[in-house]
Parts: sequence; structure tokens; C-alpha cells
Amino acid sequence: MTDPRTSDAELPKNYDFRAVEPRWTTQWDEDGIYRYDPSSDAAAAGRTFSIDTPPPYVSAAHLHVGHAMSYSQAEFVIRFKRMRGYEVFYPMGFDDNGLPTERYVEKKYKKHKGNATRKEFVDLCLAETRGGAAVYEQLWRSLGLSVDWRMTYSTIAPRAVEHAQKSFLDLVAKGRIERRADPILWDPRMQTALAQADTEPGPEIDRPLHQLRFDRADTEGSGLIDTTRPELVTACVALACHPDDTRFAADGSVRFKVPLSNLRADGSEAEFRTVPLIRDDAVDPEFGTGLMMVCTFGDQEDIIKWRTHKLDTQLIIGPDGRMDTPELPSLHGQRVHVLAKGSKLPEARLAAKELLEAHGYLLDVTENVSRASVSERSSTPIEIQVVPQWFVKLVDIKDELLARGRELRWHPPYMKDRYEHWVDGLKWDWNISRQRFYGVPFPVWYRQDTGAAVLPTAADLPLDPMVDAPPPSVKAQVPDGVELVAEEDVMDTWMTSSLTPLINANWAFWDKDSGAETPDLQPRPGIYPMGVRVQAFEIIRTWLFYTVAKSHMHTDALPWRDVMISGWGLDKKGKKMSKRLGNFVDPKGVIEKYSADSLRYWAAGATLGHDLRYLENDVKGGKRLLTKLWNSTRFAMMSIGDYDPSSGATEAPTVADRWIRARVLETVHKATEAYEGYEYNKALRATEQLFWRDWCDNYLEIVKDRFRNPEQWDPAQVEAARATIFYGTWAMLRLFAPVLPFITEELYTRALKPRMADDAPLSVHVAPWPLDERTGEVDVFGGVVDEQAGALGGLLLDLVAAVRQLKTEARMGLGKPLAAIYVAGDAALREDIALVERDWRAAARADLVTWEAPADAAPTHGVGDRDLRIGIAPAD
RNA sequence: GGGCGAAUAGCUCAGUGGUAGAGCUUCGGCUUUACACGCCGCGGGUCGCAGGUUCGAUCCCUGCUUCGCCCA
Repeated sequence: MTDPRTSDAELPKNYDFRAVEPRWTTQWDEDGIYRYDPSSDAAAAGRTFSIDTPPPYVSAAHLHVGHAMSYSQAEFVIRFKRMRGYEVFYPMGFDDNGLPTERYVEKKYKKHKGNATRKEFVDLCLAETRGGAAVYEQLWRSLGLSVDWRMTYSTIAPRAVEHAQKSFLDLVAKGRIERRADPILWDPRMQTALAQADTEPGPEIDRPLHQLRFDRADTEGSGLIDTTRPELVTACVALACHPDDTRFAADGSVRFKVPLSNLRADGSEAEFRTVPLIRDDAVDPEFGTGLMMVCTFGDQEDIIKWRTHKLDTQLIIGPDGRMDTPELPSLHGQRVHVLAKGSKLPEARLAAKELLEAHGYLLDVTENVSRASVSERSSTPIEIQVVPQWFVKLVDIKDELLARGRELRWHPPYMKDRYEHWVDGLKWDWNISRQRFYGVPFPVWYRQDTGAAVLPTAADLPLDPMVDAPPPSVKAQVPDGVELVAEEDVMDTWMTSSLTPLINANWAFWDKDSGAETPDLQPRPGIYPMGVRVQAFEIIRTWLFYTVAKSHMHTDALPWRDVMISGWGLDKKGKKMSKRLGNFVDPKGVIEKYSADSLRYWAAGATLGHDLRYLENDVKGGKRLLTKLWNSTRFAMMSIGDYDPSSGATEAPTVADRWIRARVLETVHKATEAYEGYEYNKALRATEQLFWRDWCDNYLEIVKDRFRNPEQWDPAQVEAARATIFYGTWAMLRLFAPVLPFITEELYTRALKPRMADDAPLSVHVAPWPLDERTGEVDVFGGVVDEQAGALGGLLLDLVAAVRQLKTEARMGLGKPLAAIYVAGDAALREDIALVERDWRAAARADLVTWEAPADAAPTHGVGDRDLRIGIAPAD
């Protein structure tokens, strides 16, 4: 490229985004304009703005325009802040840890716990991770995200592992983590424990209600219960009714015989196992028979009753999700072991039904449709197991976590309710143990003799007990000769991702020398607490909640000051996008076809927190805006020619100049206020309105004449138009820059910068925002809105519109010259009209405005809602 | 069953306690030497339903209906 200062300022006729966008992606990287510089003046002044955006899972194949939407929305605000003079810390992370990655690898390579070693599996995960990260980075770069790619983190890299392990040790030390053998949510397919947040409602399926008779053990009589899970009958540990139920004695004497519990595998019969009747508010007296079977464990409600009433434990389902009972007896004289160890649950359910029926316990089966909780990742119905696991205690600090939620500034504000309700409804401590291959290892060994856990010190981290020998700090805690056994579980993925603000701040190295010189491993306390978290609403209960909890427990602080919650990008019918449904739109294709700026323009159309449908027409609208921006700036630059903003030439602004200057100032204020409130869409809307309607359709049309026929104008008026165009363009390019980074950079560099002083900003993206945050002043047009210009401008626009209307009605081209415009009406407006006449005539291409109308050209056409009428006479 | 959100023009969506808005679409014009990916103009809505507060409600309150999401 030739030197833009000496090359002619004229822009090419067409904007070639396919060439321009990749060029700027590379150039920005070379210039390092998005680099975080902790030694900058802004950082020193405490004006650092740090951003915590979701580290995406690495299976990049599922990326759709909805993802591009939410990252773009965050980025609009980030670019605004950068221009406002903040030192921006904007890293990208990759969540290559945990179940999603494992599941992805399992599907892709058909490898699982049964046919792969841990190392094989982990290597595959790591390889997928690297490939996925590269795809993401490529896409995010082409979308124009102003990420500092040197700051990228990965949740499975040693740095993040160390943070997760340090978090574990810190919480153990603070008494927030403990190991307990509790009932836990279990995914039989993935063979792992889950947290409450890892479950979701499953699909509606047929789950017939089996009505069973339980005979009384203490006296004559019986009770009826309805259950969808007859196979669990022998796991029954109580029957429950509502406290007000009058059918049974309330003195605790009531006991029932458990059906089938008297049968033995050899065909003999023994005593029935009996269970008590408990009274519990949670039983709905109106549902079914009003009597409920409590098993260990059919569902999560069972656990609550089991815990509240201190019931027995009769586990009959194994970790593989199959029956794990003593053999039950034969049916019809045949030895069938359908309820025995190893049966799948659907078979066991049928067998249980037959067995119950054969022994007369089954009275009725009614159709029923309901949904069960399933694992969010494997879609398998959740079962419950009792296994020792590590728990982060959260239930006892609900109040503190609620208080933290209220300290946060939520955008939009109503999103706070989702957090409140989740925390309010929290029933379980956070189980962080996962019986999986791929994840952060617990830094834990167990004494062979006592089973007690032995922990290393923070200085030993990171480590992997399954690979590394116990460090001296661990060995020192046990007597010689006592074997140490490595913990085989790994941590829940949220254990790491809940630390993203702390990982970014390199919290693990705050009080420990990492031994490394790289900035990657140096403490970055300046960025913590972070400025803003950006995410979608569906992970408020997970990522957001866990992050708040972690920062609260570790640093007694909020992780960020603001939270920005985005909606989803939906398909054109309003459905969630997915590969499976075939309604998937690949952002890469959109960028190639319409440009990244256009895709971003679409993303800017959503109100924060609201979903946005992907309509190709909206992206086309973005493309149209780019074309208009390009053409109008090209025209503007041709008009102002060799204008030199530092020349100091005399200006005599007309009403049109004064009006558009006021509009620019007004819009700068409006857009700034909107961005401050994270309302990027309002900012864009205001800017678009200014640009398209006021600037292009009116102002440029009005001033054209000054450049076409300069001899008919005072040179100071021409100079005023040149200045207005130059500074108006400068302001508008900056207002558009956060949303349209590519075209604004191209126009700034090619059109404006060559006319500016040598110390002009290198890039529009590091140029100052037109409204200075500290002085409150706008840096163009003197910064003060000309009130009078607003009213006169309104009159001028009405007059121009009236002429256009007349010309259109006369099927006349708008460029058609007029010999005269005749005016009649309120004489009080005469003075004002005189002030705008010159601009009016220019816009209308009229030679004369007169109040003396000939009889054959009566002014009859209205002017807005003013008491004025006009008529026109064509030039020929 | 609980919570949150939404309901405004044919479509996608803004918006405000005081005469209802944009873009797209429809229709009619315009070769206007920046742009036909443009410009000018016209058309089009009982602001989901029913109450209430108010001088006045699309907006605030209550209830209802429908849709979406989150959670039981």
C-alpha cells in the first residue's frame, strides 16, 4: 500500500470487506492495539477494565451464530471502554476440562472407561482441545473480537490445574470442603457423581403408576400406594403420609410389611421386613392414595425424607444403573433372576410387576406420563448412590451468597432474580468428586491403614497423585511403613471454571513464586475483582453461582462488579439452534458472505438479555449500512477535498451546519449513556438514526450545493461545511467503531487520518471516545449544543420535506431545478424562514423563495404541522 | 406446581403516564454526477383479554390467556 498521506484521499468505489477484514485482523495483531499493558498510565490510575467471558468447550463443531452474538455483545462494551481510556484486560479461555470434553471424545473415538487407559483417553482429550481451540481462535479473530491472545488460558493447563488444586486445599483449610458418604446424584451411563446443577428435566415418557398393597405389620388392614418404580419395592424403608392424615394412628406405632421381602432365592419364606409410617408435609394428600412409598433411593425427595426421618438404607441399584440385589425367588416354578444382580431397570420393572401381581400385591396399573431428572451431559436418568465424596459446603452460607448476589450490578436487573431463586432453592452441598478420567486430579492421598486423607501443601502444586509420588510434605504426615493410596476421582469441571477471575489474576501465585519469568505466571492483582462477567442466562445457576461462591470463600469479595447477561441467538422460527435440528447457521459462512461487521450488526440488534432470531435480512441490513457508510464517506471526502482541520480558516456555519452539529453532539451523549448502561443496541440505534436520516438523507443533500457551486457561496460557509463534514465523520466513525470495527478502521485510516496531525491515533479503536469521561466534554464542534439550531433545523427539515413531497407528487425528480418556491402563511415565521432560506434553496435546487405568489401557482401544500403553505415552479 | 421473561404494523423488534415508532415487506414515484445495496412518498396497529389507579393508561397495579426459558 502506498503512503496514505500522499496518496489521493479518494476511496475506491467499492468496499471490499473480503480483503479489508483479514488485513485488519493481521494488522491489529502486529500493532498490538488490544494488548493489556499493566504499566500503562490508565492502569496506574486504577482505570483497568477486565472481562470474564465464557471459556467455550472445545468441541467447536457446534459453534453457531448465537455464540457469535453473545461474544459480540460483550465486545461492543469492551471496545467502548477501551476508547474511554481504560486499560482493557480481555483474555480468552478454553474450557477443555471435564465431562463435555470426555463425552465428545467418547462419541468421536468410541473410547470409554472400559476400552481405554486413562492416559490414552486424556491424550485424546488434549488433542481435541488443541484442535478445537485453534478453530475458535480463528473464528473469534475473524469476527473481530479485540482479545489479547497472549492472555489465553486453558482449564486443563497446569496453571489452571494449580488454581483448582489450590482452591481445594484452601477450602479444606477454611473448613468449606469435607469428605462425606452421602447419597449423591449419579449418572449410570457416565458412571460418575453429579452436582445438582448437572441435572435437568428429562423428556416426558410413559411411567405407569403401579398401585401396590402394603399389609399392616402391627394390626389387620393395609394401605395402598402408587409408584412408577415397582422394582424398588424391596428398597422401601418407609411409607409416608401427610401429617393431617387421619386414616392411621399418629403415635408412631403403624408399621407395614414390605411386599416380596419375605421371599428367598431357594423358594423358602422368611419374615417380612417391616417399615414405619412417617408423616411428612411434602406428601400431597390429594395425590393418588395419599400414601407414599419411600425407597433408598427412588428420587431426590426420598433422600430428604431419609435424612429428615433417619430411615434405614436399602440400596438395590448398583453404580452401573443395574439391579444389585440378593437373588429373588423363582416365578411360576422357574428360576428367573430378573430382579437379581445385573438386570437392567426396564426389565426389572416388568419382572417386579409380574412378581407383585403373582403374589397379589399389584392392584392396578394406570397410564401416567411424567419426566425424570436426567444427566445434562448423557441424558441418562439420574440414580442415587451412596459413596464417599468431596463436598463444598454451600447450604450453610446461603445467606452470604444471597447478599453477594445483591451487591452485584446486574444487566439487565431482573436477571438477579434467577440467581436469588437458585440459591434460595439450593438443597445440596456441592459434590465435586467425579469418577472420571479427564479432569483436575484431587491433590489427595489416603492412608492405607486408616483411610484418612493426607493433603500436600500449596507449594507442591500442581500434582497428579495417580502419576506423581507423594511429596515429602505428604510423607511427613504418615508414619514409616504406612502405604499411601492415590485419590482416583477427579474434580467437577466447575471446580476449575468457577475460578476464571482468579486464574486470570494468577491468584495461585499471589503468595507463591511461580519460578517463571513469563507474564503468564506473574500475579495480576490489578485486574481483580474484574470489571464485568458476560454470559448467557442458563448458566447463572452454574458458572455464575459457583464463581460468586468461590470468590466469596477465597477472597471475601465479589469476582466482578458488573454482570452482563445475554440472550440466545435463535433460528428464524425462534427455536434453539442445533446441529440435530438442522437449523444451524455457521457464523463462518455468514462472515464470508456478508462480512464480520454485518454479523456484528445483527448481534447488536438484540436488547441485552433478550433472545434474537437469526434472520438473514437483518445481516443484509448490516451490509447495507456498510455500503452506505462507505459511499457517504467517500462522497464526504471528495467534497471536502484537501481540507486541513488545522488551517484555522474562517467558518460561517449555516443553520444546516449548526443543526447537524447539535444532532451529532446530542447523539454522542445518548450513545455514551447507553453504552454506560450496557445498552449497546440503543447506542447503535441512535447512531444509525443520526447517520442515515440526518446525516445522509438531509445534511449531505443540503450541503452538496456548496461544493457543486462554491462560487455562489461565501467561502466561510463552504469552509464551515468542510469542517462539519470532517468532524461529523470523525465523531460518527467513533460511535460506530465498537459495533463495526473493520469498516470504521478502514475509513478512519484512509480518509480521516491522512488529514490529521502526525500524532493522530494509530487506530480508531484506541482513539478517544468523543465524550471524555472525566471532563464530560465532547471533542468536536465546541462540545456545546446550539439550542437555537435545533428549532431552526426542525423548520428547515420541514421545508425541505415539503418540497420533496411536492416534487414527488408532481412525479418530478428530486434533482429537478426549481425557478421558485412560493410561500404563504404565518408571517411571524418569515424571519425564521429568511434564516434557513439559503440552505433550503440549496436542498430544493430552487433559485428563489418568495412570498409573492402568482395566481396560477397558489401555495397550497402544507409544511409539517405549521401554519405555512408552499408551491413550486419548475425551472423550465 | 413455583420463578423469570415476552405479547405493539404482514414479519423482526424498539418505545413512552399525555396525538403510536424503526427496519424489512406491500404499493406509487424518482437515471439525483456518493450510494438503485439508493432516494422520495403512500398504506398499514382498539399496543393479548378483563378489571383497577389516574384528569388521562400501550406504559403503573390485579387477575386471566398464550408463548419461551429456568427450576421443582
